[in-house]
Amino acid sequence: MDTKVKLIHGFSHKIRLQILESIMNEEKTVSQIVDDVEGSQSSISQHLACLRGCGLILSRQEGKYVYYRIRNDQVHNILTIFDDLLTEVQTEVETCEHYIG
Amino acid sequence: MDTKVKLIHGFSHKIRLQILESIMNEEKTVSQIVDDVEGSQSSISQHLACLRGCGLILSRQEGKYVYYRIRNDQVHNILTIFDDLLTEVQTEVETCEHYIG
DNA sequence: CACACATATTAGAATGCTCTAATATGATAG
DNA sequence: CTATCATATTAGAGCATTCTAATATGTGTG
Repeated sequence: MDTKVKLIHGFSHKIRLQILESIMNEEKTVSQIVDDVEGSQSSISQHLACLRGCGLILSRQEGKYVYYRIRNDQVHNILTIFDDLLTEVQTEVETCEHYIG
Repeated sequence: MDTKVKLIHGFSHKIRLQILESIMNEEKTVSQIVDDVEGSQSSISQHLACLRGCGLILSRQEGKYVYYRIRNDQVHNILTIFDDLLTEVQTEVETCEHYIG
């Protein structure tokens, strides 16, 4: 259960979701990702570390560049399923206060 | 994109995940959920409000009881898919620092 | 070697989330 | 209509996450 929460935590931030979408169809270097995604180099690097630590993405070094890619088809699928689900519950979600305290 | 983050936020807390699992196969009253899930009545009530606001669950009142249930099959499916994904990336996720700052 | 570029790391400030404790609301039974 | 049970709401303290700014590490090039 704790592990499951951690896994989902990987998806639950705007920048991390943007990173995942950015590399959904092709691996990219950090610089390319920084161009695609809002946020500073430092912040994005930290989010990449989180995603890698959570097992959602993989990296490989090639010269001075580091390439990141989606780990596998299941991660890819779940991103697609989020989109499907979103279509269905969009209205409800938009009115969510999102703050529960 | 903001809506998508909100949606996923609904899944990204231990108590909320426990609530979803608790009502995965049958609707339950708040009291039943409070028995199933760790946390105080107040806290669980707040998380139920979050899940409802995010469109993941639905409620209906019957007398002095309020019954909660999973919204639809897609929400049900995504919970199943999290389990599948978890099986595949368990080791990686367990070593995740989960704190990126 | 020294420099430039790509990426990662760190500390701590800023922000956001979740809990507790107390109270409120709404429903039914007596 | 009063008491009781079920659930919801609120404020604010406590805690966790994320950002910024600065610096470090590693790699290739002249």
